[in-house]
Amino acid sequence: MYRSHTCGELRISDINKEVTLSGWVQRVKDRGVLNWVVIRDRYGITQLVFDEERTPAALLERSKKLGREFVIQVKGNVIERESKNPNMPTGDIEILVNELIILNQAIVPPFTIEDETDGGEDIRMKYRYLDIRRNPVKNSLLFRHQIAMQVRNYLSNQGFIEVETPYLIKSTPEGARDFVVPSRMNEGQFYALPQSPQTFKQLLMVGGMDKYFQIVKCFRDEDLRADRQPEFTQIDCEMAFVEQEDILNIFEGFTRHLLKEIKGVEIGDFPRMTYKEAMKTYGNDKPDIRFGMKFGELNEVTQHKEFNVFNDAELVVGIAVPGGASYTRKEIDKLIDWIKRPQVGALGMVYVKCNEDGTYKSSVDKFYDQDDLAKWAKVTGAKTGDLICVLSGQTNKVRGQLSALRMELAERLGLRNPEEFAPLWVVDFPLLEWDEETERYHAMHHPFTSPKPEDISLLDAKPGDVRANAYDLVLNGNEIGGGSIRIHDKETQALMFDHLGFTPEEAKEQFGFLMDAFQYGAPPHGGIAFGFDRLVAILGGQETIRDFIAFPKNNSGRDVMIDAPANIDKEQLAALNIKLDL
RNA sequence: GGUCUGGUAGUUCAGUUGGUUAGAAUACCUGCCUGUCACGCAGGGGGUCGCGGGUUCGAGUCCCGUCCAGACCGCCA
Repeated sequence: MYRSHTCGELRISDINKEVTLSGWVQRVKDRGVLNWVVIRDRYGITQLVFDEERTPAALLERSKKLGREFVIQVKGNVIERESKNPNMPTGDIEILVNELIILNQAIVPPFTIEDETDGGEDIRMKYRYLDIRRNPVKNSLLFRHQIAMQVRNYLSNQGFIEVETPYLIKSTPEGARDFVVPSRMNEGQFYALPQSPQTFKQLLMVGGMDKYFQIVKCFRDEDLRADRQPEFTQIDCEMAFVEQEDILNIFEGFTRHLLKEIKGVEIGDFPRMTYKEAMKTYGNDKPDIRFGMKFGELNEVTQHKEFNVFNDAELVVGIAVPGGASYTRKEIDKLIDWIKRPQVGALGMVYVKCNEDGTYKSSVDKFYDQDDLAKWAKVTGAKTGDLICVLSGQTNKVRGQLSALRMELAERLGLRNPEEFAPLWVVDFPLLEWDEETERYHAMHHPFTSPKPEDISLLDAKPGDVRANAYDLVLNGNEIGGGSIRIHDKETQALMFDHLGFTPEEAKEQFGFLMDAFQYGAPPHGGIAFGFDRLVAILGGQETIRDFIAFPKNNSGRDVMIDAPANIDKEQLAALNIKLDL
């Protein structure tokens, strides 16, 4: 028997018990005539004691030779400490050891296995198995597990069943780039890893599995971010015989349940906002509504003066920064530099200080008088002491730039409280989106999303104005879920493919299986998918998802621990009949 | 594909205008210490300054290239 107890459970009430513990050496505190060794496992730490009076000399000497991260097993008696440590759960007791077995030695780890480690991101990823021994990472994985259990329990209780769908599927040109897998048995042909189980869950609906979910890996071969991995996990859900309203209600309940069970916060009805409104008010389709700084469009109140920058602009829009009037000229200049960086790309910024004495001081006083600036303040909701920041230019660009500024300022002002949760449904997304590069329309969500019936007539004349039965769930400025009511008849699906530039032959070749299925009695259906990693990170109050993933990839999509991806040998390539052209 | 930041001891970092033998903390090793728990004290070892080239009497420091890491833009239906 390796252990009778864990390293986290012994208390004062266990005194005099003979116990066996196994774990890793956290620390050796050699004091000469006595030696303390702290032993750690997943459940906590316990102090072992060896001393000259009570421990055989040979055992004491052996205990001093232990090194960090040795795996040991000890047998001994639980005794009350002479000096207790109130900061640790097992701090009242220690183990007077009478038997010590070294199960495995360890070389000195490259960083300290402590909550506040001395190791940087790079080295921790290379030795992730050591990193996982640290409380912050370990606790993040436990947290993820708890949420996964809540998800499964809740959905199962609601009548959903988890069905696995294949990972080796077919590549399609729509959407993200696919990871592809060569098939040895089918020479020259490739599988693709799924970007999502989308078509399979729709086929499950045709199969009558009217409430499906799956916690499932998805794969996208695109560049990464702090909150984006090439393989990531979705909570994928689909239901038959539902309308958009049903989905929103059910998954609002689901999200509310998670917030209550995991974070202990109770949230009422989630607000809803149309895509159009979100873009107009926040410049963004995933607005963080924990704070204000709403956009005020200033075209009307800035026209007909001599300031041509504004006169010629498609959009003039501003936000009121709380307390910003106290910014110095230097601070404002730095802010202007910030928005002029290529990542944001604004050409400049006009600002108005709303002074405490009720006057306004702006960077365009030459063109606008106090009455004009008072109107700006009214439109942007600026109060005395605020700073109005105004950008102008082409509508889509300016909205993006001001949105970036809004988020940056909120971050600096500490308005993005990770313990506050503000969910929001964004609805009525456009069905199609113009792509400059390929000069055609793309499905904004995916090609199986149904258009709003009342907008179908616009498909030919104004395709960009057609709204979809599509919705996103936004939490604190992050898209945590998105879905739609799907197309469930062959004709509409064919119409959609046609507008996406597919010939009937291409549509048949790539998605014929789905259109065939629709002919055999497909029920109306729809669903939603949540980004599980991101959801866990946000509930955990973190920006980066990596610490909630046991073995994440780095910025370049590499696993630095196993050093993947890697070359494969000639024999493997030959078996696949693949020649590299490098 | 692009922008920015970084790469110096096992690790995290400092290193001034280009100038003597490249430092600190921590980790590691040795010794001392009877109540430590971030123990303490004394001592010790440890460096291809990412790599390649250039400028210079002289480069960790300046220039060019390159590799690696991170954040962001494009991209991510």
